[in-house]
Amino acid sequence: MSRMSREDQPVAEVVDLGPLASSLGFLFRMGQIEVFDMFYDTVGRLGLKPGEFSVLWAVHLNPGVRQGAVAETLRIKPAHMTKLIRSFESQGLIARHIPVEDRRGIELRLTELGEAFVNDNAQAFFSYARQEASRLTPEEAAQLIALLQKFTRLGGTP
Amino acid sequence: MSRMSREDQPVAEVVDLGPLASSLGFLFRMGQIEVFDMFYDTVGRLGLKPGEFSVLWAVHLNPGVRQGAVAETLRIKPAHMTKLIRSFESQGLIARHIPVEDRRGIELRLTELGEAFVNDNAQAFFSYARQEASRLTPEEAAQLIALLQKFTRLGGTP
DNA sequence: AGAAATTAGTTTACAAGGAAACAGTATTCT
DNA sequence: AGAATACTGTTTCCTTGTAAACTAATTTCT
Repeated sequence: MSRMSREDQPVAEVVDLGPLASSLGFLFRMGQIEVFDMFYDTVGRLGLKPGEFSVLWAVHLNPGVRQGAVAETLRIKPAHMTKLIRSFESQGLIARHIPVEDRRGIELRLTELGEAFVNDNAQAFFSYARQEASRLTPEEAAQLIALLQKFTRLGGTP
Repeated sequence: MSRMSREDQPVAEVVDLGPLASSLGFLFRMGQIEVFDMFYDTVGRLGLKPGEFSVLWAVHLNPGVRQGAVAETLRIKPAHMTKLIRSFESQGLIARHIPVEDRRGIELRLTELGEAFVNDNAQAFFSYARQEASRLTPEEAAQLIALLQKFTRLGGTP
């Protein structure tokens, strides 16, 4: 006797989670994993990683932005940001420029190659983003996004 | 001239994110970071980590559950689960038992110490979970949780 | 019964991300 | 001007989590 039939999904032994299944932190984690999986099933094949693309995208929209500002907005830790930017620089996607007025900061902009990369991939990246919500009705998806924006203080209520 | 006044928050250079700020994946990430920060500001001081506590909690609610089932439910990868369980075992919180009927699986249950730990900390863990949503009205929080449950296929629509 | 396939967990080897201490630059305050 | 303070990014070390190959136990198929 087996717990699954041949062509069904494994009838995973149900694990009761109690109130954990209503905890925001837990649900965020689950949601993120879910979206991540969907991302890799569709777009992620060719070296397009969500976090990395976000950085390129932010620099694309805000040429000359300082790297700390991007880090703060995307909530990437400075130590990690350094690695990301250095990597983009060595791939020729981002150019760093130290302004003379204040040589502490570093201004970022995309190289031509970087712009080309973003232009080539933005469509795919954001179309995946639109399909993310396919399990919800469009109204529900819009509502979810609005609530998340309010919770994270992004976009909705500036 | 400076971008901030002495006692204000840094008036962070605004970074435009365009449609990224409406992307579910991005918002999940932001939400999770946000909740994480709140967690550490309140509960997390004394060795209580969300992921680890979730595992103990799941075993608490489902004594004798197999470790793979917990991993699947909490979406923890098997390799990582092994480390977590071994660590709990060496801390005396979890006991592993190999049943004679099928010696591949491993049944988990909390030790007395483990039960005590969960009982001592569940209150704090879940009270933080309730406060997580303080930026939203109670109705909004309930709605957000319901939408997340639907999206992640947890709890709401079995 | 015995070979082939499946399931469960483990090991190893590595990538992603973070905390803390550090170095260089700029500002403030005598 | 010179000392103290603050800002920006970097380096080093560590934790968390993953992928892929592996071992052991069980089931299936002939």
